[in-house]
Amino acid sequence: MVEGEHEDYKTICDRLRNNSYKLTPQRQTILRTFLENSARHLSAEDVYSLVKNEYPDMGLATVYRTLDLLAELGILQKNDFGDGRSRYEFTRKDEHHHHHLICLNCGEVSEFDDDLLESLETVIFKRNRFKVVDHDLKFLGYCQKCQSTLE
Amino acid sequence: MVEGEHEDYKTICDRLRNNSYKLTPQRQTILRTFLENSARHLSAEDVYSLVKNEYPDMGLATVYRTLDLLAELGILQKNDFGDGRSRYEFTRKDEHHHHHLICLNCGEVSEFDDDLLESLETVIFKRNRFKVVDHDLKFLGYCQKCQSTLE
DNA sequence: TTCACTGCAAAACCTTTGCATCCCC
DNA sequence: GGGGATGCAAAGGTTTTGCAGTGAA
Repeated sequence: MVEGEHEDYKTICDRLRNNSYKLTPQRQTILRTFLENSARHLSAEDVYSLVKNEYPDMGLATVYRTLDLLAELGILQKNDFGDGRSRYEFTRKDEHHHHHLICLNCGEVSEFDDDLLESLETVIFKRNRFKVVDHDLKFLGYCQKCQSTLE
Repeated sequence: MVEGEHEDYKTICDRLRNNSYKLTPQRQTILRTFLENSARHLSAEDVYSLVKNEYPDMGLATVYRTLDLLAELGILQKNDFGDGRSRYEFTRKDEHHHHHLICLNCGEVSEFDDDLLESLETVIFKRNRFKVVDHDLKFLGYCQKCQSTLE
């Protein structure tokens, strides 16, 4: 399981202020919600539901705009797991690529570390003259729990 | 570049009939359009536009339903390149996995062969107890043409 | 005070669905 | 003729946008 660290609350708040973004209570709440759920891959709607308790007046559009902003700043990473909505997670400080194991039965997303692909990118440039700047690897299958459920 | 063969028009038509699906002129037109554009990764809207010339009364819903059907039969493969719409291509007869090189500038999708990942799936099962049944690998970067445009 | 940010509602997109009609087999 | 397939329009789900009002700096 990946254990890379991400920026902490204070650092992120400073970064917002230093870029002349306002540190509104909505943004603070969303950020804290992410910190409290850093193990999960939350969708905008997930964040919205979680945040509603603490901040009932939060608008869904604000959640979308905040997630966009944090992704643009590189604080969050936007993922597409093929379930028709974007899911976000903290960007890790270390540069290790990690990939996603998506359970076809329950949809659970776990993670997997890998550096194997770095060498592949060199091969691709030689073979296809395609300059790789990022890759996106998903493994689809069945998590341990669902394997026993299904058989 | 991948050069795997796919089923031909006649074989596909037979397959439809044998599964008690009707070979309507709409389905024939869509199929032929795909054959004439087999190098490209077409979206439903792409197909709809292409088909409109030959069959002006075609409905967009029919395109979606036909693409769904062909994907269910394994004739087409549904891809998600992260541009907010599904894109389809013929399923290759050979079992070689091929992956997609997506240009961040012009959106062009080219292909890349690889068998390296098969061994990775074994590692994943040992490490994560996650039973991989499929994987999805995308490389993002700049195609040869755009590399010269950008610099 | 100012101007970025917010909430709300409406719109934008892609895709699916309901239904009356059509037409392949 | 029957039942799957079609076209149309409406609805669905996620995300974006317009706008008037709000509030952080």
